[in-house]
Amino acid sequence: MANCMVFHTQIASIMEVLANAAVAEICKLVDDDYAVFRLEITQSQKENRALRRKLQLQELKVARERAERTTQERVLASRPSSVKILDQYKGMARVTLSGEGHLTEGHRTFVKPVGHNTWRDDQPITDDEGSGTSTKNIIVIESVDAEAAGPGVKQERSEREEDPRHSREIQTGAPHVATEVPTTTAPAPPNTQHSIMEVSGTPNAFLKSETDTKTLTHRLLHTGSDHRSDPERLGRGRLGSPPANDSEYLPVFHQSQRTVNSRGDGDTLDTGVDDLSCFYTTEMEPVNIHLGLETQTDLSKGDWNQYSSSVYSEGCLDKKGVVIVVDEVTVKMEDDVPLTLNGDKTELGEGHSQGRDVLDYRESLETNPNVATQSPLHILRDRDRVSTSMGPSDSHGHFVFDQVLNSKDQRAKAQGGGATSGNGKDKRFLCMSCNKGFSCLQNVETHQRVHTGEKPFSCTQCHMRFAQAGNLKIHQRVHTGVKPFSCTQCHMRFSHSYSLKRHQRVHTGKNSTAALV
DNA sequence: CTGGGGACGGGGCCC
DNA sequence: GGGGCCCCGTCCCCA
Repeated sequence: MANCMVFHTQIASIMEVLANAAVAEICKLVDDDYAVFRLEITQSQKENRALRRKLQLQELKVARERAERTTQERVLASRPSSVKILDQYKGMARVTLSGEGHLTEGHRTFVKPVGHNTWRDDQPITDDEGSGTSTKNIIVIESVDAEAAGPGVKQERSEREEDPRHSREIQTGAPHVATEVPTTTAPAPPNTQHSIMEVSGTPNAFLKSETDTKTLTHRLLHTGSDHRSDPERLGRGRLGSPPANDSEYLPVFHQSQRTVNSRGDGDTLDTGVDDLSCFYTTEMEPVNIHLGLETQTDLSKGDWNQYSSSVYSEGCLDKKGVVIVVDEVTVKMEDDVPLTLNGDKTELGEGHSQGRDVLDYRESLETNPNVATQSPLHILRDRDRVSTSMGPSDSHGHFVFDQVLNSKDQRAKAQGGGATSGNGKDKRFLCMSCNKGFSCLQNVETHQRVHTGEKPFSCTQCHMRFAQAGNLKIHQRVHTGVKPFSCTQCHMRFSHSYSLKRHQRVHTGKNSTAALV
């Protein structure tokens, strides 16, 4: 019995010890967890504080931007409406004018309408793009000397004056890029220096005077036609008609085509983006406003990048029929980054990937719901196609042009021989401008760009434009540095195959095999 | 002599 | 098979 009592006592003490140990264990665990929990809470509180601070900073930032924007809008309120329209195209890396004009990168380049001389150059505005705090300059091109426009601005005026193509277009009577502001501004004095805006804001010097809306609309339609269908297609349409009687040649008239001259590029999205090439009217009369804003709406939805990254030539645009209304003053967007048709691709894909950029662009367009392939512009273009399908009498301006190009045409005749110079059986297609015969319709259509001055393929990296896609491709080696042709004897490299061939005469005096790398 | 643009012919692919 | 379209190769010319 006594043993039993002792046993029980021992058991009780053991139980107590165990209980104490368990409690201590539990307490320890709780303390540990509590410490961890406290730590986590502290960290969470720290994070909350950091986030709250961040939020406050963001709010401050937004408030500041809003204030700046308000200030900017106040400034804009004193500007002409066309300038405001331009300001909507924020996000464009570069703004150029129609034609070859490439304005300075790194600037927002806007065009000041005629008659608004109070808006001065380099007026800083806040750019809400990107960080939202950067400030860039507005370069206003005025009808003043080059110095006035600032060092960063390429002088469009002088370029136009010096650009033979431009003068060619003038001679052909083909509008460069039609812009019509038929309104209030009086025609610029013919002997003044023509700035961009003077051209823009006044009846074009090389356009017939157009004052009524009807004529203006026609002009607009004409523009669309040019963009959508290059002369090849137009010529094709005409060629669809039966050939002239008593002739084995198929006469191909070249109409008064103006150069699709707006992008200085591209690509392709091919930008398309090149590029793309999109055009905006800066000063719009009602018709233009409709189309222009429509375009802007599309592109403002974030499709600019798509365009700018895949369009590399307007020829592509033309083929797809995606044309944004062009007036003489156009706004172009380009990506600063190399576009789809870049050097790497050119180099690596030489002979394999060539030409795929156009497809890239097409695909990008096809996937772009905003690109309406059946836009009213197309209808108008079709109508315009009819209206421009005239005989040579419609293109009397080309006679002047042909005379200008006479030497070149003679050379061309010497090279390929005109239809009248033999082998006429194969060269069924006759150019009505120079009587040169071609065996392939495509060739004559391409050839007619010689007369029309159309250069639908524009380089995304520079202002160069080309009548043939292949030449553009070769040209882009200038930017990419790709020289796929190397000499086997001296390891010199060339970007042109013929350059290599010519070079190798130095070694051999005769022909030598070109080594493609 | 080289770099680079203009132009033409022709082959390949697709419809 | 033919036509349209795209692309490439080639040549010429000029700076």
